[in-house]
Parts: sequence; structure tokens; C-alpha cells
Amino acid sequence: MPELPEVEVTRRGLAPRLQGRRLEDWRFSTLHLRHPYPELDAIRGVALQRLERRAKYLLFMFDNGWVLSWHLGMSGHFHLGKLNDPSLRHEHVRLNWSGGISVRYCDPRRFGYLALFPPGEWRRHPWFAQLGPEPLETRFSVAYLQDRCAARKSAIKQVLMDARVVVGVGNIYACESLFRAGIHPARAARRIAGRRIARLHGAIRDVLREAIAVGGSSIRDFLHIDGSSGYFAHRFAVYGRAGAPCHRCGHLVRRIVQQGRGTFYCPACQR
DNA sequence: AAATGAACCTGTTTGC
DNA sequence: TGCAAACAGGTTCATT
Repeated sequence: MPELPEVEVTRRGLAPRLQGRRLEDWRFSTLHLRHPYPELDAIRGVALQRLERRAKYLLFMFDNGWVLSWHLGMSGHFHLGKLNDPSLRHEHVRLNWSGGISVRYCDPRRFGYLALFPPGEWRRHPWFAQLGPEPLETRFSVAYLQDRCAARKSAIKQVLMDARVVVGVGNIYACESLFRAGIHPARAARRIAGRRIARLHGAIRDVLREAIAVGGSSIRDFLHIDGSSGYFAHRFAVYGRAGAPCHRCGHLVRRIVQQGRGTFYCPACQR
């Protein structure tokens, strides 16, 4: 489910517990995820050097250069536990690490997927080769976003959710960013003034940073790596609030469908 | 090229 | 109350 903040919070939670530990063993469920389970023999007994993130993918970087990429799909989440803890509901992968630590991957909808890449190869895979800049890095600049928007006549929300433009912005944070910037989600990207794109750029970064800061907001499926709920008191301004009054102006938040996804916005604040 | 719809899954919420 | 439809954070593929 996770959008960038939830994946980043997962990374920050797992990294200090796993870095330096060796992957000793693993178990896969009999049910497949989105793609077949990879062969992991190349990293058996190898220590985890770093846990990184690119877009909504977690990247387990091992000492021998091999990289395990992991996408959480719509409903994936990790639990940390001990070696012989009983299986959790919808547990599909278990990784056992040196020191008796066990990482369980649970995913009711099974849209998640993992893959193992030899040294240097992950960036060339189609999943990664076309990805745009990270929204919180400097390559994602105001000028860059203005440039990409000027070239697109499609709705701005669609452009924000296009991973070739910028990664990590999913349905929730696209809606929230557009609300903060006062931009109607269906407005043609190329018909938004440069000043307003600049405001949107700031809104995207602020919304994502705040969500990371509160621990990754999420609707219902995301769980913290220690098993406690990741559903924070973080309140969305518009997402999921159709029919409720806008906190800013009191008009009723509206829901429309774009590209088959629900879009929430305030018809008075967003133009 | 770009816009739509369907597909992959299960669980929860909504509406009759 | 029960049941069925709608809906859910993502990505990819096929069809207009």
C-alpha cells in the first residue's frame, strides 16, 4: 500500500536491526506473490551491508554486491520477530538472520514481489531503468517539474503519479499535495502557471516529509515493523473525506474517479 | 502517443 | 440481518 513515506519508514525501522547480520535461511509460502519467488542461494550466509530505498522499492544490498529488491504492492508489510515465532496471518516470506532475528513479510492481497539481482544489475531492470527522480532529492527541482508539466496535457494528478516524472507519489499524497497547492486534480498539467507548479513542488515535498516524520501515515494495512499499528493520528485534508467539510473553507470534499482511482478534492479551494 | 480498462488478490465497507 | 457490490495504498499489460 505503501507510498513512499511508508516504505521509507519501513526502511528506517528495519535497517538498524538488520545491517551487518547474515541471511541464514528463508521460507516461502505455497501461495505465489505477483512474481515467482527468486532463488536466494547467492546470498545465503552473506551479511546485509545496507538497506536502501528507490521509489517504493526496498533494496537489500548484500556484502557480496547482490541486491534483493522488494516491492510491497498494495497491502504488504514487515514484522520483526524471533526465529521460532508462529506464522502470522498472510505471512508469505520469512527471512532468518544471524542473531536469531526473523523478518516476516505479510501481504493479504499478494501484489508485492521480490527479486534478486547480481552485482550492478538492478538499475538496468525495467522496474528501475525508467524511474524519475526521488521527490526529496535535488534533482527534483521546481524547474524540472515545470518542464515536465509543460509537456503534458493530461490531468496534473495523473502526471504526479507517473513514476517517469517523479517516483513515490501515490494516490493519497497526490491528492493531499494538490489540495495544499490549491490545484484541481483534473486540470491539464500544461495549463498550470509556473508559480503554481512551484507551489505544488513545495507541497509534494512538505507532505511527504511530514508523513515520514509522523511515521508513515496509512489507512489500514500498514503495520510497523515491530507489529504495532502504523495507522497514525495523521489526518488527511481531503483523502477519504468525500462529503465531509473542507477544513479550510467548509465546502464539501468531493470524490471523482481518474484513471480508475478515487480522487478527493475541495471544489472551492482547488482550481 | 495517450487515454482507458482489466488484471493480479483478499479484506472491509457500503448499500439495498 | 444478510448478501452483493463497491472499494482499497500499486504496477503492468492489452485495447481503443
